[in-house]
Amino acid sequence: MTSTRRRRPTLDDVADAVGVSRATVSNAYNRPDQLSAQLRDEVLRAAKKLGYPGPNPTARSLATSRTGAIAFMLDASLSAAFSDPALTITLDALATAVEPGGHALLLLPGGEHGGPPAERVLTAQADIAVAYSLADDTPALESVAARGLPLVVIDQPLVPGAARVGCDDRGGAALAARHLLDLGHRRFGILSAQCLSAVRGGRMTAEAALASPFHDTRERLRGYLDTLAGAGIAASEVAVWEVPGMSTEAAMAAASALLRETPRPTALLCMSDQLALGAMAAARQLGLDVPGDVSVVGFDDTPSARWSEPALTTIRQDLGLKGRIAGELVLRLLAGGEPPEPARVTVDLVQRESTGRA
Amino acid sequence: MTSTRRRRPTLDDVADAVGVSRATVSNAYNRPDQLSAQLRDEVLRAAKKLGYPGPNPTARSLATSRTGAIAFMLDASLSAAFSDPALTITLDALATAVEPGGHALLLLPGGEHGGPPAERVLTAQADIAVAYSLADDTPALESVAARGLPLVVIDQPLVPGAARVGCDDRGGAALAARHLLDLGHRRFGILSAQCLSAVRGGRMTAEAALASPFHDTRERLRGYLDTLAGAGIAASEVAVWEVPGMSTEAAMAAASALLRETPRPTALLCMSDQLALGAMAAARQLGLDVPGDVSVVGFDDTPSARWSEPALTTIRQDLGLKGRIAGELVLRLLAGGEPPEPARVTVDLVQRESTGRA
DNA sequence: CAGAATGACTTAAGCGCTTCAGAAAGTCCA
DNA sequence: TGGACTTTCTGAAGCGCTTAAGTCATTCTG
Repeated sequence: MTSTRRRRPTLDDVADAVGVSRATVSNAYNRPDQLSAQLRDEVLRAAKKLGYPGPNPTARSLATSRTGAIAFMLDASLSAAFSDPALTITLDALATAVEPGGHALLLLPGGEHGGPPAERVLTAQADIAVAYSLADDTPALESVAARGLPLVVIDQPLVPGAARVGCDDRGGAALAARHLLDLGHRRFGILSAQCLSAVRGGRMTAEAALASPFHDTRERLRGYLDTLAGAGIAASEVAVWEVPGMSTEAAMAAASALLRETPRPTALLCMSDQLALGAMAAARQLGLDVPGDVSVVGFDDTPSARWSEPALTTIRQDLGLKGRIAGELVLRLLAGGEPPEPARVTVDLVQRESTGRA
Repeated sequence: MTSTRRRRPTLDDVADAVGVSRATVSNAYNRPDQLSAQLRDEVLRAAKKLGYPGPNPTARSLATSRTGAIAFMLDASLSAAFSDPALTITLDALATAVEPGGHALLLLPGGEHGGPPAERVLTAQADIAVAYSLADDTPALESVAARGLPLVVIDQPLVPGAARVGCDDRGGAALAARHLLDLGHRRFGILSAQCLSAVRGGRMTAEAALASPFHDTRERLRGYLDTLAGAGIAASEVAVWEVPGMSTEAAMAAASALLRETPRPTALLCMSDQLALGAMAAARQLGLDVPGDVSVVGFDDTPSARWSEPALTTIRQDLGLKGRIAGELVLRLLAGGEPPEPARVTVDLVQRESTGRA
C-alpha cells in the first residue's frame, strides 16, 4: 500500500486528477445523465486508481440532509429483545420493505430505565425513528419529538404526528380467554410480559398490572380480565405473574410459581408464545401434563408454536404483515407524506394441542 | 407549535439569541469547562426556548470525522440471522461492551448473494465494521477495505489488518464426533449450516461441503470428518445435508431426509443447537426416539439446549465472551490501536440427554 | 507595580459533499 | 444562416458543526 498514512482522497483529488470540476465528479456518482458516458468512465477510473471509495457518506448526508438510516428503538437489551421471535419477524419484514430505498437499520437498544437513553436518540444519525413497544412515558419519545424526527410506532399508543401499526391486542386476548372459558376452565393464571418500566418480575395485583406503561401488555391484560369478568370470574381471583424479560428461564420460573399456587390454575394465559413455551417446560418439570392438568395458550403464533410438544394453541397475528406495514409507513413519512389512519392487523385463535377441557 | 414549517434552529440561531459566538454554544455542549457555568446555563436555556435539540449529529460527524456507529454485517436476512440465538447473544454482548462509548449498531443484513451489498457498505455511516460469519469471498469485505474502515471479524478467517475473534470450531466438532464414537456409533449424519454462498440446501458430497466459503462451517465439518476418519469411517460413508437458513422448518426437512436414508444414521452431528433442535423435532415426527433410535449433538450451547426435551448434548462455547471480546477489539481499533493476535474462545462438550449408546 | 499566568470568549479555517444557476459549445431546423 | 434548444461542464453557495489559535481583560507573583 503506497498511502497507508496519506490522507484519504476526496472528491477534489479525483477532480484534480481528471482535470474537471468537483461538481462533475459528484455527478459521475450521483447523476450519470449529467455528463458524457466517456467522461464518467474516465472519472471512475481515476477514482479507482487513487483509491477513492466514493463520496464520503457523512459529507453527503450533511449536504443532502438525509442519512439513509432508520433508528429502531427497543425497550430492552438486544438479547432480551431478540429472544422474542415476534420482534425478529417484524423487524425483518420492516427491513425488507424499506430495502429498495437502501435504508440501514440503526439499533437503539434500551438501557437501564427502559427505552434507549434520550442522549442516544438525540445523537443518532437517522432520518426517522421507529418505536417498538416502548413504555408510554419513555424519554426516548420526547427526544424524537424534540428533534422533529418522523416517527412510526409499533404496538404502542398513538403519538401525535406519528404513524402507527399494531394488532388488536385486546381482542386477541379476549379470544384466548373465551376459548378457555368454553373449555370449562374457571381457575386462571396469567403470565404477563414485563408490566413495569423497571424490570421486576413476580406476583402482581390486577390493578397494578393494568397500570402498566406498556400498551400491548395493558391491552392484552384487559382483554383477558374483561372476558373472564364477563363470565363471572373477578380479577382478584386470577393469578397474574410478571415475567422479567423474555428468556425461557424467567418464564419457567414465573410459571413454576404460578403452577404451585393453591388452588392450582387449570389454564394459563400467556402474553407471548415465548412465555407459553416456558410455561409448558415448567409444567413438564413439575410433572404436570399439558393439556391434561393444565391448558396453555400463547400469543403471536411464532413458528416455534407449531413445533412445540405439544403444539401450542395461540393467538395468531400476522407479524410479517405488521412489519411490512411499518416499513411502508416509514417510506411514506420519509417521502414527506402525512401519517395515515392507524393500521391494525387482525388476530385469530389457532387451536392446537396445548389446550383441553378443564 | 409555532414553528411547524420554520427551518430547524441551528447552533447559529442559539448563538445569535444569546449574543455569543457559535463556538461558545458548541462549547456549551461539548466542553463545559470552556465557559462560565452561568453563560452555559444561559445558552442551554436559550436553546430550549428555541427548540434547538442539540448539535446536528451529521454535521458533528463531518467535523469530527466520527459517526459513533458500528456497522454489523450479516450474511443473511435479519430473520434468518436472528433465528440463531448464538448471534443474538454475541451481538448483545458486543453492544454492551461498546455501550460506554455510546456507539450504536448499524445493521447491514445480507442480500441475495450473501453478505451485505457492496454499495451499502460503501455508503454506511460507521466508524468501523464488524463481520459476522461472512463468506470468504463476499464483496462486502472488499468495500470495507476500500474505505479503509477498521474491521473486526467474528468466526471468519483472518483478514489482513483486521482483528479477529472466533472459537475452536474444528476442535469443538472433533469433541462432538469423538463423543459419539465413544458411545459406539458408526453410522453418522451431518446436519450442516449453509455451505454455499447461494442458498440451496440438500444432500452434499463431503468434498463440496469442505469447499464452503464459510469458515466456521468448513472448520466444523473438518473436525467431524477428520475425527471420524481417524476411527476408520470414510467421509464418503457420512451423509452430509445442508440446511438452507436457520429456520426450524428447514432444519426439520433436512433432518427428515437424513433420517430416511438407508441405512439410517444412528447419530446426527449438527452444526448448531438450532439445527439440532430441528433434528429432534423431525425425529419425533418420524416416531424415532432420541437418544434411543438416534443420538443428536448440537453446537454452541444456547439456552434452549438446556430446556429442550430431551435436553441437548452439545458443544459449549462462551458466546457472551466472544461478543465481549469482539466489543473490546472494536474499542481498541477505534482508539487507533493495532489489532492484537486473533482471540479464540474455548469449547467443551456438555453431555445431556440427547446422546446415548448406539 | 511590571510582567506572567489565567480565564472567558471569538475568529476563522476547515470537514467533504450536493446542487442550482449559469456559461460554453454544439445541434437543429426552417 | 441564425435563433432556439440541448448537452456538457463549472462556479460558488451552502449543509451545521468543531477546534486550533488568538484576543482581551483580570488576577497573580515577586
